[in-house]
Amino acid sequence: MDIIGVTESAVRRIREEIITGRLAPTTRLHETDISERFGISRPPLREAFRLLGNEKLVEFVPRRGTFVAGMSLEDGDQIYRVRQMLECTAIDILSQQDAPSFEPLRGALTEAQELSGKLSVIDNFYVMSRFHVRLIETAGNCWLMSCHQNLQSCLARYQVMYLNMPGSTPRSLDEHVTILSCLENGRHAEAKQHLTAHLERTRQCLRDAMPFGSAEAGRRENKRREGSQG
Amino acid sequence: MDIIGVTESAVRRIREEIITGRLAPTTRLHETDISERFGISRPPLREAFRLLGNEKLVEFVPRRGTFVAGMSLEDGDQIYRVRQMLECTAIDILSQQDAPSFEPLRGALTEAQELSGKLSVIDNFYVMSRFHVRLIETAGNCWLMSCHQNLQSCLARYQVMYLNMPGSTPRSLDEHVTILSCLENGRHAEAKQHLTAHLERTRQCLRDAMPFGSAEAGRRENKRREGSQG
DNA sequence: TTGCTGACTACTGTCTACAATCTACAACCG
DNA sequence: CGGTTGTAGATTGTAGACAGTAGTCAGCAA
Repeated sequence: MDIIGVTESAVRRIREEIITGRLAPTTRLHETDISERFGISRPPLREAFRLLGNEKLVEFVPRRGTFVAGMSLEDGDQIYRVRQMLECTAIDILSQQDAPSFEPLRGALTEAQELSGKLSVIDNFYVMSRFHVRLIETAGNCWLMSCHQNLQSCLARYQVMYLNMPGSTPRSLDEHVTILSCLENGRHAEAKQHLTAHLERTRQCLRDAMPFGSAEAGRRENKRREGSQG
Repeated sequence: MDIIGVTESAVRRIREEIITGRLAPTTRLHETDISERFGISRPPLREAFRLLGNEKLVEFVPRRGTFVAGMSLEDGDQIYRVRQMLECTAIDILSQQDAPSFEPLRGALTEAQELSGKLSVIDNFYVMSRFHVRLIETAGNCWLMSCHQNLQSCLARYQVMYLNMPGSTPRSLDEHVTILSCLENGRHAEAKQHLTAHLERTRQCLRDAMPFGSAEAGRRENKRREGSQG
């Protein structure tokens, strides 16, 4: 069981607030305000900011403050591009293994099926993305996992935004089933094709659904950042 | 110019000591000791540990302490595997762009040629790896950059270890030239082949040269970690 | 009216001190 | 003689306070 300190719970809390959108992009995170709101002191909060900075959920600007990272269409596209590459690499690695166990993958799908719609939006995202996470884990490369994990939090922001919109259709379970059966039968190239197509579809849904305001926010964010460099 | 605070300089200093091997794998980093040695207080040092934890140079274990991350043959292999995938993806992205500028890549090669052997081992590594870094940068995907950057510090440890050995031959410049000319002529598939071969050769050199002791250290590290979880 | 300069405010950066917890060693009991 | 438990030392976790800097607003001059 992980030891949960003040820093770690602050990380979780802020992460959740950013992913759910309660803390809007480019919002400034005042150390004093938040430490008071959370009832903690500033040093552990600063450690939390450093950790969240690694997840690219916030941007830590020395002597200026910490800001919620911006969002943009382009950013979302880039995440999906890298994600697709990471997961395809996982399949490549799997294809070279003797007899990888696909039990965790199958388990992820049944869990997703059972819990679908019964959880909060954010937990729903985590359950739904578990298939992809376990795919990476099965490859057994800790650096691949690290890269994938770094994407997860920011990906969650976009995904949760999509899931919050009316009429969003998260019925991609059968696509996952197809990918899994390809893997189990050793049809790795086909699995990669299905995976790529699945991610591309998801990305397109997300792109169509995304409000313009977020792209605008991202652009403002960039402007501010440029100003701080000069 | 970046503002350099106490935390940032602590990060640089510790990072350099780990990469050069002055701080051996699995060494425990006592907060009090190091803060006294550096003449700083513990809170910024803890922030530095969190940042170094993101780079996987140290392992921050709550209530136990911070340890220099272990090294192993397997770990080195995994880094190279992911690195190869990231850089090949960069080439894929480049191949879809209209007219990418290869000037930064060419510049990296001339710099490497000029400065080769005139720098410290660690700076030598950074100059030599600049070609690869700029390849990623040219693709223009900030998440790809982020993944690559996370690998860099740990890669540096292995690479510096290799460069420190007698008889190491860092004469891979011509291989880079070949890759670059393939890229400039639009022969992307060929560029990826050369890149993969180049990385594979480098990995093999490193693997042959690596002392057993480091793998052993990595194993001890894992044992300790398992013990702490139970 | 606009631009510049000064001071003030508020925030971040850092430090010192205290509390909580872990580890190691020793003593005691089986 | 070995194992277990308790205590002491050390080390990490957190809080609160102070110093330095950046941003802002107001006043004055052009």
